[in-house]
Amino acid sequence: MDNYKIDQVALQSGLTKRTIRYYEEIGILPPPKRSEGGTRYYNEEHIELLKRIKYTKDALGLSLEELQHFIALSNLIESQKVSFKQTAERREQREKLLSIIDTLDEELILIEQKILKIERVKEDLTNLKKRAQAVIEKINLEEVK
Amino acid sequence: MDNYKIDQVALQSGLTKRTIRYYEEIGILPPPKRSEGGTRYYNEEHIELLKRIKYTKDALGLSLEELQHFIALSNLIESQKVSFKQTAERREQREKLLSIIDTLDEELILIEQKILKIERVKEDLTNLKKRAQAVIEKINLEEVK
DNA sequence: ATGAACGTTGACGTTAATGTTATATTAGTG
DNA sequence: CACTAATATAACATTAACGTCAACGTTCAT
Repeated sequence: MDNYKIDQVALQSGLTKRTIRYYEEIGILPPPKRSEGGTRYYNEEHIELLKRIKYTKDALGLSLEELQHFIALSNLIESQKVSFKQTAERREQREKLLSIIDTLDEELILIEQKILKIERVKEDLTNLKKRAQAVIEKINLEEVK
Repeated sequence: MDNYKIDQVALQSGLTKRTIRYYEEIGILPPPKRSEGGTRYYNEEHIELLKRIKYTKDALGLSLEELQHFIALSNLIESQKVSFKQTAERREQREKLLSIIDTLDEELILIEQKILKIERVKEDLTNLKKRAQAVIEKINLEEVK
């Protein structure tokens, strides 16, 4: 029936209950339905979103505030999926989508840059390794003498 | 003469004076020489290290504590560069270097994983973009009708 | 030798992102 | 229905990584 209580959600998303409520509080997780008594009931989408939040945050090292932007985009697109009949609305909708794409492009660029940075760090470490190996070589040569 | 005061170092490294002292305090920046009166005098290496710290931290999104490991390695290697004459010491040194290389390998693996994660996020965004474009297509088709 | 500019320590402040604890309700089971 | 386990809210605590400010000492160019 797609009704998960917070403990289940915590288990499946890998976040703590505190964190899940906090994410709702700061507005990055949409408030789930509540029972009569106030117990939160989540659905699959909540869980998926939480996983994505965690994953993206971890991968990019973003603050939750920065994450908002990332997360908001997919919702925006979903909300634009409904089709309208009137020409004016179609224009407006297309404009909106184009600006979403612009934003996406900017974020893709940011990600590219991040990858480049990481690869540079990787190179640094690789060089360190080479240096260490060189020193070992030197030691081995001395050994033979 | 290679003697930089903290203001210079801040300028060149892009960190604040507070941050530089803080890094010394928590042990990720080696204490520089001091003047009679207590003023810190840094050298090129300090500056290079600070730049690396900043860069690596930014690229990998590590906490300063996690960074310690990363940063410590290059110093370790430098300190092993001196060559010793005695066989026993050579063995010991080689062991140390080999273990350093092991650590480096582990960190390289971590970096690889990080890159993979980021690429997955990138894919997600790319898919979002495709979806947005698909919606636009649909709108355009309706237009023609 | 002096004053402006810079440096030092120390302490308290701040912000994000939770952890923890207490107290009160609620949900589900025998 | 009674009980136990889970949930809710609220409030205070914590940690990292600095920022800021005060009070005081140091440098150095004039």
